[in-house]
Amino acid sequence: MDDISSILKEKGLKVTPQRLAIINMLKNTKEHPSAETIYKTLSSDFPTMSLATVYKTLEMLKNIGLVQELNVGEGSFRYDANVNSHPHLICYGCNRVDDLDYSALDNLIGEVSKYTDYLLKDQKLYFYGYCPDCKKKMTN
Amino acid sequence: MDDISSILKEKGLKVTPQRLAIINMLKNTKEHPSAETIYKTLSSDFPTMSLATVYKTLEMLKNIGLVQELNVGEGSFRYDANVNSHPHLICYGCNRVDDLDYSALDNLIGEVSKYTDYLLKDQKLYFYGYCPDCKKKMTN
DNA sequence: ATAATTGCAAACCCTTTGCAACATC
DNA sequence: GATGTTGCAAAGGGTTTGCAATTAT
Repeated sequence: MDDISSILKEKGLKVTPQRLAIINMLKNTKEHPSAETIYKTLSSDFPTMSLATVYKTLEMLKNIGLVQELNVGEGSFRYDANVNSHPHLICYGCNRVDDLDYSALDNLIGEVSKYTDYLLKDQKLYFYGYCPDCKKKMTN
Repeated sequence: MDDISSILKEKGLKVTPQRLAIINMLKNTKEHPSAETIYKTLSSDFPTMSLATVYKTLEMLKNIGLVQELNVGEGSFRYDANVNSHPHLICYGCNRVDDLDYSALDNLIGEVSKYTDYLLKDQKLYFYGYCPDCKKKMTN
């Protein structure tokens, strides 16, 4: 029994093939997929799975802290199995979303707390521009 | 003729009472209202104005750079007449959105660019937690 | 056997669009 | 008078919900 199965069982949640597939897909990608993308990607293995199941599963994964939701400014959310606070890069050209490896920004809350009376709990940092591929295309 | 009227005319856009009301409301609030909130607030002065007009006006204001759109993770967007990149504080308790005055974060792009091959153009920084009011309520 | 989950369809909410009437220039 | 804008209603897109059938425990 792997990690995920035990976590689900501990919480009294059932371990279904659909759930495992969704979690595993998120753990094995760096693409920060939307619900739609997850749905389409898994359709070949789970032809009868519905989008509603994807949404319900993502909601559950959020609630138990296994997934975080990103609002990059599109119409839809994106999902990340890396639940640590880490900054994201978003490409205006192709809508790609990448992680930014720059740990100095991973925990600004302490610093920012000096400048506000809010009790801070979380942060989301988004940097927008053009990814290396789209940058190249622009100079052509 | 004030600033806004001249800007609109320069761009070949018509100056209507609805547009002026929306822009002025945004300029005179720190509340980062949603389209719905703008619509409801202005309903007393413009009883026949439709939500569609609010959305069309906000779209136009975005396009000419007079307003920025915030995606704080709710179902709807919020709007800010301060178009400078500045960090925002969002309250989990009451969904309030405040500006964070901490100019050290206003321009992280230069620093962040050292750690990525993206050509960066913009940033959006969101800090989540509990506002002073909601903080008080929690300790009761 | 019990209780949770799936999958379908319908509902929901926010936002956008088409178009005739209207206001601005 | 020409053109852009408004306001209405309908459509659109993403997400959520209700519920009977199914599956995990």
